[in-house]
Amino acid sequence: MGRKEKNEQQREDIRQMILKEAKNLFLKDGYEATSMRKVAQEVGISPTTIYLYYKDKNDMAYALHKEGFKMLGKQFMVLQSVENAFERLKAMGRIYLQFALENPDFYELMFIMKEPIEFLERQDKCEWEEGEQAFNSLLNTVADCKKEGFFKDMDDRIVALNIWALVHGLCSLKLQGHLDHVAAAHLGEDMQRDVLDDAYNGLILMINKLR
Amino acid sequence: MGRKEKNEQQREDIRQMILKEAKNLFLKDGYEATSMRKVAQEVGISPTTIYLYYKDKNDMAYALHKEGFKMLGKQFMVLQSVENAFERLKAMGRIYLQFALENPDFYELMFIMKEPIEFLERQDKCEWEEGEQAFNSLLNTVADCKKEGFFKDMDDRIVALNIWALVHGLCSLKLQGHLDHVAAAHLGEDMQRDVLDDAYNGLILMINKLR
DNA sequence: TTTTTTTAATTAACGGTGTTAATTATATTT
DNA sequence: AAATATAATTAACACCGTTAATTAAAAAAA
Repeated sequence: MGRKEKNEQQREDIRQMILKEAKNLFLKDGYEATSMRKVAQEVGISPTTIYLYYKDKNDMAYALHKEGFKMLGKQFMVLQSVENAFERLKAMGRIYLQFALENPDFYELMFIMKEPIEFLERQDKCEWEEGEQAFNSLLNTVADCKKEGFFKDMDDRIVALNIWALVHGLCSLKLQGHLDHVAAAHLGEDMQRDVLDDAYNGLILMINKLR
Repeated sequence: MGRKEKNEQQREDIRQMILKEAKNLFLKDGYEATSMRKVAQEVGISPTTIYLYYKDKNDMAYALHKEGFKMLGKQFMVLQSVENAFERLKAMGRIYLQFALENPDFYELMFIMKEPIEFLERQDKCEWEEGEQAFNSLLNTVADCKKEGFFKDMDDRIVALNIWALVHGLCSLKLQGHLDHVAAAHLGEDMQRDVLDDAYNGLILMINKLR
């Protein structure tokens, strides 16, 4: 009985070793440049051996995607100590933005690229645990804000969705380079130093008016 | 003198022919599956001949990207007949959303993928004409809305940026599949039929409260 | 302990990809 | 008609993800 479990553990260890090297390469060169062959070489195994532990590259992409959510979750931990709901909401957005800027490759894998979700759906797993959990945190915070007088007569879920979409939209446009191009054309020299921050502050201002 | 121009014209014709077949394949199979070799075969030329007319695949991606903006621009034409500024803003968002849903591959090339912008920047062209022009339309409409009492005490550019980010965020999350996953988990059966529409209507409602 | 069986890992190979260098065919100019 | 410039092609490089066939290692049975 202990035999089988030991084997399972060993198998999981190798899976983890592969993931570790994949993560290193991913952080250094990005997703596209992280090939199965390179990961294998880094681990010190044959390229095809990876396929004994990960179904395909999308499987690995999903593993990294989960890794990213672990990292973001850690950053979100500090929110537990923020009593005031609106302050918590604001901090949440700031942390999200900061995470995207500091870990652009992870952010892409978590919220932009199709590969990880494609893998999920090929496994017939409708649930997307990581995302649903994160959205739930936002949803709860929005609900708490409502008790403080914000978002009157509005559906929590719709509000949460729109806030997520807005902040994600800013991240997406920023990482893609669009934000900077438009800023260079339409905003003064003084502003484009940090359009993202200015935009987010504008959002906070707008929400404040929504009381 | 006319010789040179005739040659230029002929060259442009071939460029266009290549683009046409690339567009067909792109619409059918998406960007990744549209290889230089396949495009060449469709045109009836050698794969390497394409490189005499397009610097690389990113160059072709940018050409398709521009094609997409032409299409979106056509859709935006009807906005000229909308007198009321806020109605125009609302319609603009609806058209944008609809375009993204009906032309997901083009939308990705225009607003999500890095390749076209990477090409732009490699050519040392800071300006991103297509996007800047579209953003300008939005900016003007926001300014007009201001005259009608919306967005008081707010920077037009920041408001426009946030609106773009929100609508783009919705499109991005939808096309990536995230929206549906979260909707399935958090929204009732009745709602997920069209989360996108519900979210957009929510946005309009919010803006209405911002007067 | 030796043989058989199962499992793990490897090598070889397929069918692709974007792209560059060297070569041939086609116009253009002298 | 010969020399030159331009256009297009073939050959080749260095990769990629992935599958099938083969070998090495470990576990179970004799």
